[in-house]
Amino acid sequence: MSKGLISREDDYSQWYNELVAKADLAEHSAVRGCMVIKPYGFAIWEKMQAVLDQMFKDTGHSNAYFPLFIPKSFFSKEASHVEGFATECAVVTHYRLKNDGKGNIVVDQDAKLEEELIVRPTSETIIWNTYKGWIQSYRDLPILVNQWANVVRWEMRTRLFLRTAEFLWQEGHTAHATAQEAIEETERMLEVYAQFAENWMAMPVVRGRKTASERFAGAVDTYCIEALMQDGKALQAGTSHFLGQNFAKAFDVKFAGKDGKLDHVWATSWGVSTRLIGGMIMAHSDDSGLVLPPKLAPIQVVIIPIYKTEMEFDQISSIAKDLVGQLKKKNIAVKYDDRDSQRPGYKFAEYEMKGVPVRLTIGGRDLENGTVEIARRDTKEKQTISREHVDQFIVELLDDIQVTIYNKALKFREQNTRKVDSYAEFKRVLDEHPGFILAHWDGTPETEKQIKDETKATIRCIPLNSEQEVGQCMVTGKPSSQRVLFARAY
RNA sequence: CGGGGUGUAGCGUAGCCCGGUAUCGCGCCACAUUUGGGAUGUGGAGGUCGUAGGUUCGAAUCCUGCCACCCCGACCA
Repeated sequence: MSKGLISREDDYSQWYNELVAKADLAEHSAVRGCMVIKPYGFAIWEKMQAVLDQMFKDTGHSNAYFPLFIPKSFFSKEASHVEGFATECAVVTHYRLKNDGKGNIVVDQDAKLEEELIVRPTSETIIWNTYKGWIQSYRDLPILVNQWANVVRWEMRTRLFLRTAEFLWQEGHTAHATAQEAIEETERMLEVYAQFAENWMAMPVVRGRKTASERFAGAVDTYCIEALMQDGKALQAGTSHFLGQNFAKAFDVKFAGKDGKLDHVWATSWGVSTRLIGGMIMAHSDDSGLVLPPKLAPIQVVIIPIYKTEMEFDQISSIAKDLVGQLKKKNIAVKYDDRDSQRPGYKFAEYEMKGVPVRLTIGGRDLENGTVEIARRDTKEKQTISREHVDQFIVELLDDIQVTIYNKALKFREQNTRKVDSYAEFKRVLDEHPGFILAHWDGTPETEKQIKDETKATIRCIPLNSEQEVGQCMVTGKPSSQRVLFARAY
């Protein structure tokens, strides 16, 4: 394996692919479109899961688990839902293999399933079929359930983490007595995602609503968070859907209100996936490798010894182990890399590639001076400090790195978000300055499609809480009351 | 799924046109010297040339199918 990475400027796609491989995050599997998430990559996902799971619990949700397989008939009940997912479903048709007598293992045609099973691309249908049995009265509501699961969407083109045929995610599915309550839930969970993206991933996001054509299949309204990657392309990082009564009607889920009247239940669903890892990679990393936000880094601090003699090594190790103890007490994930098989320079490069936020080096000079050298991954700055109070110094440094990379990403987004007022300018900016574009749109799917067909840019969202501004659609000249966010997207 | 490209040791490659079981670098193993930014020397291991067929005395090389990956399109929460 060659040592470095191709630069982002030379080939952004290749840079991403090399980084995923060399940082030991994931690799392609023997199965088309499916990835193997390696231990280091999975450790990032586990950190994300732990934080999100707590956030879901803090907002009143409980975890449950529903089946991988969905009967085809369930799937067909909600018309727009089936239409949206039909072209990318894996279907199980048989339940047995047999030996054909010539030494080949073949599908046993006698073992055909009475009803085919769909491998879930999302679980609304099986869940609403189940909720029907759970809900009779308003007293059974709300139901606030989340599940951590894998889903399968048979994608044509895949990229590690960003779009794979199978991926890991969580999907929340809630049931409510009123539309208002469900809408509040939809908005609450969008905000949970936004907070997670910004405070934990250090990735600024735009909160918004999808246009009708970008909406989740079966939703009344889809909210999303959109992030800007370093190549100027947008990434949808999370979605939260107000499903109205669509699934309740499709699965006949009614409840009796206080007044005794029957009504269909109101629903939401919301999810984020391992795609977040791809987003986090592209938001922060540089030509030396991964840059991880300290709050989600599997290893936050690595300690590397530099020594000439066995005796020196022993002295350094004793100090290093003491530091490990101190840092662990502060809940910092620290690793002492005492491998004798690699030289220090090799280790420096390796942990840079893996995005470890802080590197602490102890060598002979430090033994004499009572110091350690501290290097931060995000800026590559190095400084030598006294060994006393190293723990507190590192606590503050990790916080500072978290803030610094967020601010850097935010500045990047601000510098690459442009207001545009004519279609000609829109096309020019799109090519010359890839990024977010705020422009007026007449609100019709026809115009949206025309823009997409002609420029490959899509409306990422209609931003929430953005200023109302009278304007004219850049394509048709029809009136518009606010700018919407355009970009080319992943 | 359409167009183009690639597939040779863990990784990157030469050889392919003009058929005779394979080159080089990195990595790996052993030993020695080394260790403050990807060490050096010596010795060594590692290959059904993506895969399945075909042509041939003989296939990495020629032909066909299939698989995977990359780029571009189509598709896509």
